[in-house]
Amino acid sequence: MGAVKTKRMPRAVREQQMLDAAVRTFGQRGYMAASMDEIAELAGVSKPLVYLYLNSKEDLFTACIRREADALTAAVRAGVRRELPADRQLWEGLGAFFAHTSQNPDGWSVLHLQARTHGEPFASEVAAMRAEIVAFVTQLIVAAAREAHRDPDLPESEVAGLAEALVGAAESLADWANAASGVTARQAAATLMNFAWSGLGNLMDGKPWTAPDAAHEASGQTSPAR
Amino acid sequence: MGAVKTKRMPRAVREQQMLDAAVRTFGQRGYMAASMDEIAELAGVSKPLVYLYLNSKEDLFTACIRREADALTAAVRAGVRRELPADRQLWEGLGAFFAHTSQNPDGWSVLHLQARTHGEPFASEVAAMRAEIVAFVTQLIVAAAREAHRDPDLPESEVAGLAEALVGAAESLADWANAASGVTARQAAATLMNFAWSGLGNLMDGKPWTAPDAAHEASGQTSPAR
Amino acid sequence: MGAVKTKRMPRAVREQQMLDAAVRTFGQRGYMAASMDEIAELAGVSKPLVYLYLNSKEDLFTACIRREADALTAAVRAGVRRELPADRQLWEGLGAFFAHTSQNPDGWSVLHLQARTHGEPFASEVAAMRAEIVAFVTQLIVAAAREAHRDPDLPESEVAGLAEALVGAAESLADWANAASGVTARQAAATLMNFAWSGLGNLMDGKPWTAPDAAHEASGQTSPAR
Amino acid sequence: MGAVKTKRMPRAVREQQMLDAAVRTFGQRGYMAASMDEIAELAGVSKPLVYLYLNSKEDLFTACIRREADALTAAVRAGVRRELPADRQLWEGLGAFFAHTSQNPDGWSVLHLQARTHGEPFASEVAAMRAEIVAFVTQLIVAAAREAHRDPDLPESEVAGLAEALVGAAESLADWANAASGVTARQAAATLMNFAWSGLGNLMDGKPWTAPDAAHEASGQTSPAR
DNA sequence: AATGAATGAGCCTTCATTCAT
DNA sequence: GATGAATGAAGGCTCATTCAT
Repeated sequence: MGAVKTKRMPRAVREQQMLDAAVRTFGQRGYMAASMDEIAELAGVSKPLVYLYLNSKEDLFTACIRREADALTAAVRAGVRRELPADRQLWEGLGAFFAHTSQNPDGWSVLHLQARTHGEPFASEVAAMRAEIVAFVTQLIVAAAREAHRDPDLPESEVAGLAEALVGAAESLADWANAASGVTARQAAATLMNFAWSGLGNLMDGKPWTAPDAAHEASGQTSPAR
Repeated sequence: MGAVKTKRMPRAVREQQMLDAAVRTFGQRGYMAASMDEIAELAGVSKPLVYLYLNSKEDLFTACIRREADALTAAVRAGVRRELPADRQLWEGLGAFFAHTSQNPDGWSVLHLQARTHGEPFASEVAAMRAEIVAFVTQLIVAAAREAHRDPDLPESEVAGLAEALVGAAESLADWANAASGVTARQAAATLMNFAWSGLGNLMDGKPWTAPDAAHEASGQTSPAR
Repeated sequence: MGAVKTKRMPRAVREQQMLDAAVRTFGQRGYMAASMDEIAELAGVSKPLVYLYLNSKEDLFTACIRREADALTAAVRAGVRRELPADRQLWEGLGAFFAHTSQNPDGWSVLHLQARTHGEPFASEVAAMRAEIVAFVTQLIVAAAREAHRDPDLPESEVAGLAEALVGAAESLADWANAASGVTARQAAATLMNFAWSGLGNLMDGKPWTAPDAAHEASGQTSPAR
Repeated sequence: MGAVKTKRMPRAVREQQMLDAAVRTFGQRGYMAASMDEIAELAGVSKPLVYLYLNSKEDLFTACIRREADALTAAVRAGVRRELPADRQLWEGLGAFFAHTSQNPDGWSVLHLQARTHGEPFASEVAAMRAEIVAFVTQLIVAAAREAHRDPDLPESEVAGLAEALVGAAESLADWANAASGVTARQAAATLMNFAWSGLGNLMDGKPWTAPDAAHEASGQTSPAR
């Protein structure tokens, strides 16, 4: 069970085997429930060797996060052709994202669930990657607006929220696609593009939504608080 | 620190104190890292009493999830006036949602992070609540389309994806608002309504997005896979 | 479940209910595995009342031992007609013994297993009862020998061992009869009487056993040691 | 106190040390009262090592039972010369039995008291060993009858009861000899052989016991019941 | 390069027992 | 006469981590 027990491998190879085992174990059992024993066995090595190479459980988990974060951003980057217009870039990026998360569910679980759930120093590790992605999306949104000949001076704060919402929706759809088998990466990407590009407005053309004037709705005691 | 150590309370009261302490501890430390010792101390009681009333760590956590899930759905329900049009209902619901999550960050952490991360039986507990919310949103979307005199026969599957994306965006914005202090519940709700209602299209009117024809884009090896 | 919860009983009655519950619980779960909680519930009272009346788990168990020991010796005594010859008295005593143990398996378990297994002060409590029974049997053996016109000056030590063996056999057969349903008290008594009265010798008339002369068997390295 | 704390022993050795400590502790404190802490300390190791090698308290106890049961049956087997007549074999077997139990009182306590008192899966473990011994005794009885030229077709059920009684008497005498110091294994064996071979009848030759006819003794209400 | 042997520390859980009413 | 509320103490078990080879 686990990797075949071949002896005397060069360090780099062994380390990857360990990280493979660790990502799989962390992804499936969770960070705390995963035991170093299980990881070592799955990697086909003894526990002291894991410590020799990766130092501690915390360091091992951090290494997993970094490797998976790099793999994910690399996959997205590789999936995007920069010479295309912004909307096409977004489409391709989402496709690459969903493809990667669905092919690598343990890694996705490590990044999206485990790392965020178990506090520092893991949370900020993955937050860095997420910030990178949000920045990329933000830039695409700005570029798209410019390409549409709109005023490029969109309020930063506004765009930040939109990018955040878009990325959050993508994360959620990744889980959804992974859980509900039958939804492909392509479908998930299309769903999100439709949502992102025209919103629900495409369901009711010409009826844009406008925030109610706070002054006029004071009658209801249940209007959005704070 | 912790609740004032008042002795001899009726059971119902003590139980709530324990749940308060548990939600706080689970929310901050995480399910596994939280120790029953810490929870008991924070509740101002001895550990055996926690076990006498709540049975086990698992049962205690489940009780937390149920209480917080009920509180969240109740808050949203109470924030929505059913007699209003669908878009207004959504606006109010989002406002109530963001208000509740920002006022109750530990409960939100329990529901959104901890319960989902630590497998059964917790995951399905919170999945039930989420399904309820997704259903509510789905129904609002359908109602909105009908109110806009559009064909109400929207493909189920399409709407399901949209609702999923919308809820995912909301969850993500809740975290964002909680983290980046300075964003109010109202602002978060407005950002999401804008995004949901008109998408990014409002940034570039008249240029709706359309999925590229797969046959024509075969040149790039990195187009959305699968 | 357990005794019907009738309130305000006189103390003596309540105590017996508690002892009933305790004997049953101790007999079935064992002394250590039995919890005061379970006993109190089975007795239909609250735990503090058990402590009020019986003081501690140790005292409660001791009370059980005493009650069951008295019941057992009383049953044997009541079963024996002193005016009969010794062999008939033994026969009746064994019958009464097996009848009692089979009708009262929890009590028998308390006496024969639990009390002996859990050290002082319980072991000596039940040892006292056992000594009484051994003494009774010893006296019967001596009487039987006298009635048979044999020299009544049997060596004490010899008779003591025989009585011990007889009582041990009886205890063992009581367990055997309780376990292997199908063996009645009467059958068990008959089996033991046969064994005790004529030994296995009745299977091979006229071939009494005689201890080998130690001097002559020195050749074997495995003769009874010490 | 306890084994000298020698470090870095091969597993097999350490395991035996642990079993030694466990038998001693279980035998003296009882299964439930014995703590893994105490056993580990007596064995001169840390608790986790006990768990690493023996898995759980239950497994540890089972291992003790098996080891002691094997040791006891091996001792008896080794003490018996099969080429001798049945009565001599019984004599030697009893001698070996009493010798072993007196030299190994903790093991005997584990087998005779602790294992039987604490339910499954322990009870059946020791029941298997006891059944083996009973079978051996049964076969000796049958052989003895055959050697005495008696009809070898003794009723099975009759012999079963006799063997049970004999083994029970032996068990009881083992306790007796262990408690009343001054009785040697040899003396205990002789006492039991006398009892078993000629019964009490040797005290009163020519007066065999016969079961009273049930029909004729109806006068007493206390005759052997059931 | 690699591992068998070993442990300090901590966690979940339970129990006998008592206080205040 | 009777009980709901509460706890100190301990026990089984597991884990991340290290030493000596």
